[in-house]
Amino acid sequence: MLKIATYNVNGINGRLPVLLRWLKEAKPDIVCLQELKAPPEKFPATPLLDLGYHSIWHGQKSWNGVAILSKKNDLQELRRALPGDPEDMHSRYIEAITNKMIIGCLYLPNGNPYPGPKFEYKLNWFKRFNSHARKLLAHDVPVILLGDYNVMPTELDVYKPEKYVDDALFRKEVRAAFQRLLKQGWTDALRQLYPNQRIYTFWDYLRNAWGRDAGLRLDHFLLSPHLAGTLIDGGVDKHVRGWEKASDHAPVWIKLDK
DNA sequence: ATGCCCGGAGCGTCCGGA
Repeated sequence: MLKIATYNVNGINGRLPVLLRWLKEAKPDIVCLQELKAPPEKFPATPLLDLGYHSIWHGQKSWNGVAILSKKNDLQELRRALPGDPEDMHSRYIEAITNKMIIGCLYLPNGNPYPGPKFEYKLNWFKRFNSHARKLLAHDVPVILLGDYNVMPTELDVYKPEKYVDDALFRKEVRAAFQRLLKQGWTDALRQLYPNQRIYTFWDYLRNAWGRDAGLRLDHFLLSPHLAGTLIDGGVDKHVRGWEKASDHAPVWIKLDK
């Protein structure tokens, strides 16, 4: 059994006590982190290694930043940027092999405000991501693309959909891009396990969103066809959002029969 | 329509986030 998780930490150094507490409790085998908000030299590799996690990371000062952690000391980095735009300096993607699977860890752009250049950047990034995903499927190996997609795929994934129709996380162009991705042959793991449930992975710091359970489902696991049949469990560690000094996202996990 | 809360940078008060 392999337990794989994704967690947008919103600042890895400010969040380190919470991250370590959750890792000790949840004991995932593989973890993808987003929004490190730290330059490469400030990534806390040592305390993570003390807990038994090897890591690779793609950091950047102040913003973005992604990392892959694995209990197994076999991380083989494949890339640390999405192909298709050499001008794109954001640290939003890192990809590696561990446990004989390709793990793609992503932090898709937020895209607000809509309309505007940030929204166009998001659509463009999504397009590049989808063509990379298609190439990964063609390799015919087990792949998981997981992380913060900054998309609520359907109305079930939003506490109040009508408020979000012109939001960059829910605009029809963005939902359409996510649907095109799924149509390549990927399985949305949490939705596969719970077809009709409201599932949230993010609660804004503003307006007492957590207290009102005004959540969004933004963090997703996309499984290649090889892995879809091995999915045995999954969930959101919602209680972590209620801890002191919590991120605005909660950790999400799946278990594979491997 | 706006502010509400956060982390980071850096030391006053922005910006970006979703």
